[in-house]
Amino acid sequence: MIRITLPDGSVREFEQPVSGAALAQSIGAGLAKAALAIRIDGTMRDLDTMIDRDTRVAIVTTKDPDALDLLRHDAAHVMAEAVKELFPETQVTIGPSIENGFYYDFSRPTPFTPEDLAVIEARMREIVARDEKIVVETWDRDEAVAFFLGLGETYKAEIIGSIPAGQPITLYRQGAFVDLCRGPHLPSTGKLGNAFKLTKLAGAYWRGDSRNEMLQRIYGTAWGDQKQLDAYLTMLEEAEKRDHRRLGREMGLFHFQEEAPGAVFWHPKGWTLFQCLIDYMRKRQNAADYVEINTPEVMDRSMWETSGHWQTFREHMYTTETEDKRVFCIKPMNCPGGIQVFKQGLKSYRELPMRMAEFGKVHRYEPSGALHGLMRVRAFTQDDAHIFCAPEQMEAECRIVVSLIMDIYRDFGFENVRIKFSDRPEKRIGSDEIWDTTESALRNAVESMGLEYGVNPGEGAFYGPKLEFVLRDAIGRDWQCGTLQVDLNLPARFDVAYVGEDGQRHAPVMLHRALFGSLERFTGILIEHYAGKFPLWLAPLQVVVATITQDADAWARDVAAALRARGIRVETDLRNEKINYKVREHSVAKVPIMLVVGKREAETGAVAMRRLGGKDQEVLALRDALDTLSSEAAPPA
RNA sequence: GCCGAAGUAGCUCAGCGGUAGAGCAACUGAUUCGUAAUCAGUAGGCCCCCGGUUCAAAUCCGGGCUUCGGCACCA
Repeated sequence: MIRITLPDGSVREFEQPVSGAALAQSIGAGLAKAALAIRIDGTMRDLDTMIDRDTRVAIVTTKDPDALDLLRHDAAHVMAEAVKELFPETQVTIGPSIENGFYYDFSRPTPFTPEDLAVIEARMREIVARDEKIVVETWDRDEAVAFFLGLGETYKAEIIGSIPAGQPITLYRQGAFVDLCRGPHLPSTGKLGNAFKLTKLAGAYWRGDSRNEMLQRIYGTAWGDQKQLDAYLTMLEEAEKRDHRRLGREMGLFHFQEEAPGAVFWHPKGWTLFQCLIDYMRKRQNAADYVEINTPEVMDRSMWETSGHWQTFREHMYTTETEDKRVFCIKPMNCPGGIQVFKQGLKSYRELPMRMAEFGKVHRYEPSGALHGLMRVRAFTQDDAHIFCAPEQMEAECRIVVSLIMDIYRDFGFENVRIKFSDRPEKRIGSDEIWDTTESALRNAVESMGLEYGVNPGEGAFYGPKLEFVLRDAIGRDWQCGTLQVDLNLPARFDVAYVGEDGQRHAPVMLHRALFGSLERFTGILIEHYAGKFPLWLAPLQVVVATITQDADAWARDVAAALRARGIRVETDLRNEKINYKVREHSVAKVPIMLVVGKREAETGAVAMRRLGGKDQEVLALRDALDTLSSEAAPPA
């Protein structure tokens, strides 16, 4: 007797082992038709999996949140089948489901062309129409290797070799196509439906290693129905309109040009925004008991040899040789400079923790393919700081930094910041004991605050473990913004010390932290986050005073002057244009506040205030408008 | 850096061997108007750069630069 507990708590009993499909059938014909897979004790399995013990089982249908994952994984297989039919010389490698879609990596002598995509997609729809049964088979390891080698599928054979011993080797067969896969899969290709689309071609290294062959990757998106697919595609189009590169141009914030790849030309409006962020951060840091310093942009190569940057990042550093043959480096990091300031004069434990901030502009020769608008540039400004503290202070200091970051992000409306913890990388400096200490301090800090975090093994900085605070751009790409690193290595290499209570010299712990991270990147994130419609305190141009007729020109100038005296960024629009035209133009330019003045306002000392996106306006006395606007335009405290 | 694609007016794009085009923006003139596009006119181009093929190249070929989509990288 097998007792199967369903999600609603009801129990079904069977005399013999029963397949998921039969279980669904026993519950109802409609459910059997909608069934895609089953979940046994929380794990997704094929629908025809035999259930041979007492357990809890859920039938997975298209309504299930995991159904899309299943669907997308199948879409990858159907795509691989289509490719093998059309281009038999192609080898298949791996093809997982991913967020919003799927991809499959293929190995072939010549790349796919954009035209191939349409052909492959058409063949995929044929395969869906064929409704091929998808059947799982468990194979002997050696036979499976021989089978794939026989097909010329060397990558598949290699993958089998890397599957841990003891794990079953499962092959999924659909029509004439057989793929090595751990599953689970839909019962047949017809269940995939037609709500999918191939989206882009790309190169991708085998096993993600740039020393390996470059494979041809095809990306696609797949959904439960056409409506979802359309909604997704529309969402992508909308997201494109928020792209900071596009808005940066349209709003006249900044530009790039060929002579300075990866370096920003900030225009007046963009620079205003940039400076607003620095002003805000400076205020927050001062309140958090930081001091601010500034250190040289160019320092002798020896400085970077001591820090270890030269050995690790030499090819990504800008260098310059002077007439006397000295090699200087344009700083890629601020830390060595900060350390020199700390080292001036003997420090006492009483002065710790010492929090030294620096808005430092750094240059890094990033790989050309990495450049991406403001998000990844070769010259950028960090809101950097180095906190020198005693070992017993480091955990508490970490917590203070983390809570400052989260608090500051909240001011910009980022509530769900993803945190990643990265531990020791292969290429690193310092002893394992030091890494043990710094890793556990950082980890304890974030855990004791009850924050969720993910782990990136081996992704730490070469001198210490780090926390990354990740924000997402308009089209779903993740960018590291804030970071906190714990470092016992650089203080040792630079021979940094303070005098402890015991009168002896001790090495301080150094925390490297940046909250925005790169001001350039954070600005890019904000442009996309707000879709260019900045809150009043950040808007480069806060108010436009627009006239209806020339009779109001003098009053408009007075209004603008009064606003300017209150520190509001204001312009007048006295052009001989209809008010409709002006309203539209400044709305498109995303100016948050428009003060419209005509004869009536001029005579009564009033303004008609119109907010961006608003339908109506509010007529109020100038002094009331001044009070309202200056309080609204104040940065968050 | 690697794979693929693209660079034509300020922007979006058409033209793909034979005198460089459109829409929007800009500029000029008229209109003085009450909350998202007034009308008319004018001007605007090393067709990314360097070579080659050709009677003739924006167009074909080669090299380079930059950008875009991924991969790799990200102190």
